[in-house]
Amino acid sequence: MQMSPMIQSFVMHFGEMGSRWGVNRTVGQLYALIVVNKNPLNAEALASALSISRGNVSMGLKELQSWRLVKPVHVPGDRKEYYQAAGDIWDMGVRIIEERRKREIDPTLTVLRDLILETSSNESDSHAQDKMREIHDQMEMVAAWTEELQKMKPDTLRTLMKLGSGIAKVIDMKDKLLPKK
Amino acid sequence: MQMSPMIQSFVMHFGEMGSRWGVNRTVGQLYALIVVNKNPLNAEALASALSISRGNVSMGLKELQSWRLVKPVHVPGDRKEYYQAAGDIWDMGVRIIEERRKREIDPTLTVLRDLILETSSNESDSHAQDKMREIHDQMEMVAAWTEELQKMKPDTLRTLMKLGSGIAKVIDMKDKLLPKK
DNA sequence: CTAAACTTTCAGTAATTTCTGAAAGTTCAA
DNA sequence: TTGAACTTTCAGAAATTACTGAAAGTTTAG
Repeated sequence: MQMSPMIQSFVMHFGEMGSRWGVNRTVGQLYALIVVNKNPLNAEALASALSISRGNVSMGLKELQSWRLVKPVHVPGDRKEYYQAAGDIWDMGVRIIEERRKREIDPTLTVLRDLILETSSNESDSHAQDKMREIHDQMEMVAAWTEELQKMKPDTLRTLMKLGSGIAKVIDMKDKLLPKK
Repeated sequence: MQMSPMIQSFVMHFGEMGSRWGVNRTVGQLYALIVVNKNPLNAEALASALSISRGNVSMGLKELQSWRLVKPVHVPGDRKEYYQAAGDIWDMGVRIIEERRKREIDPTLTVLRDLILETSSNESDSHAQDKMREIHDQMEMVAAWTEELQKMKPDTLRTLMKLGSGIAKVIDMKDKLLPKK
């Protein structure tokens, strides 16, 4: 399969950014191509469009599925698996945030919790524990918050985002109207 | 310099997580050690605590400074540079989000803007452009939102986070009280 | 059941990233 | 100025990560 110059630019850029986003180049390219393509694509077509090996495509698709960004679909009368984006662009954002939280924050929260529970035997360890607690609390607050945001209806969340820092006024207003705690 | 077992666990974990957070192991370890240590540390002490070369410390500190997470301080009567965390834990979070936006989102927004402006000559490119526009708009909304959040006072932001999805009710309330669009 | 059509796995290789340490650069006390 | 005390740079080596392609595994039509 042959990509148009426009699609190629897009795909190559996602490849370059991949490593910053926590996936390798191939995974970035695969996802870009799948998202932008009107029809689902099979592994064969992906390999030829990106000039990479069939095995590499298989590993990349596996990772994209672990991120829940891509899903296989069957085309009647064809034994090949075809792949398409799982959900719309909004879902893509939600899933990336969710998966990154799982990979980048949750393991650290576990470690910090354990270290904070240890009994420190000297001044320097107990100062370290104070910092760890601060980091833990902040990370946990952010983690909890992103979970909460994901529970909200997309419309509400969009309204909230569009409000931007204007939300400060709304919060103040609420405090004035419902001042009891 | 010798790290206590507790500090060592913390530092090693940050090293392992480093690559998921977009920095290398050394940078993660350096930052962990600096944050958790009561007093500023010099390059020599960092190298010996982490058993890494002096040159590697220099490069790591340079990167931490580019993230604005660490700053040099002078100790009177000593020619060495000492390093400490720039700001408190809250600032740390704010800066990481800000720098990651610059590195992970901004370059893509630029590319997408350009591709969307091109005139598409066929069905498939124009479908691709539709998707790119969706991605662009969503990324831009998130980017703008995080900028807005950073403008808010820490207290307001903390209140907002603690509210969690309860904010939905506050937004509804506002719509009822001020229904004129 | 069989075998063709497909997918996955994984050992070895290639590419990329990180690290070391020596040399070059900088700063400042005398 | 000078040179001792420090920092930075960077070429090459080491470590890590990604990729290929052949072999093994799986699925399904006949």
